Amino acid sequence: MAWVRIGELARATGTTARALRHYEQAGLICSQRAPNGYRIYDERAVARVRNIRYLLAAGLTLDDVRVFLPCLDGDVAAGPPSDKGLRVALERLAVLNERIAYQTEARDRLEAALRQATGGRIRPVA
Amino acid sequence: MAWVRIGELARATGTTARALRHYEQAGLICSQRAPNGYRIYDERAVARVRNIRYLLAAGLTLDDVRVFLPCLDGDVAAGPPSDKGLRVALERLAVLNERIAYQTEARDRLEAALRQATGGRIRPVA
DNA sequence: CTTGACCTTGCCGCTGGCGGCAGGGTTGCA
DNA sequence: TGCAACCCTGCCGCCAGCGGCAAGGTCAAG
Repeated sequence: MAWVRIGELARATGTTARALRHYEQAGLICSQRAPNGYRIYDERAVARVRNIRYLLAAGLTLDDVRVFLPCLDGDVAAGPPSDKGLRVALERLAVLNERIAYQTEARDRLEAALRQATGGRIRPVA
Repeated sequence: MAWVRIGELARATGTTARALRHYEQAGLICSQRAPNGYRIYDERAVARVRNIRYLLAAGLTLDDVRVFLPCLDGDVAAGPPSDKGLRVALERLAVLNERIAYQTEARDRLEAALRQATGGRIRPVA
């Protein structure tokens, strides 16, 4: 079993030691400790952290990701996506859609205001 | 000239006294003071605050809005949308578009992951 | 022995737009 | 007279995901 320390894990996953400690504090990853107190990780941690980052990049929050913990190691038992995970993902998908819709609306308003502005002065409201 | 106090202005614009003080501190609105120290506003403030809220709702920041100050009262001199205002608005529009694109991408990823998940276990990264 | 790279915990800062509270003063009205 | 509604300033909190720093411990190379 090859163990890596936090810096190496950070480099391997394209993140920072600070972020990894943050994930640990959030309960997303766990670490063994070397006799000197250093955090050490086995190589499955790499995939795990990549999965976490993937989910974060997909718009989930750390809180959301927590629900996916059982599947985060991806290849072992894990079982099907855990139902609860699916539900959370769907909810989050809805939130994302809502947020996108809202911002798109806002963008359209700004665009409209700009269009008006090119033919007079800005009249957002009146 | 009818003067209103902050509470009334808040009600008239659908916001809060706290927010109005915040706008003032950000340099977006200004107020006269009554002899007792209370803020008082003339009725143009209503349109001004509505304009501010409109721009905020359109995705601008308080900082952005500051550039539009000369046009915020909308009917007097003001002149054309001030070039600088246009540029800022365009930049902000770009930022909004970028943000929307990013989130849409994220949403699509999440959707894709979910689709995969329904036919196996979640394999975000591998 | 010393340097320097790495690690530890812990805490504050940041962005944005306020909310909320403390601890006061000022009105209007019964 | 007293209350309730309004106003003031000033400061901390919040959300999220860390960044950055302080103040220290550890270890290998030179």
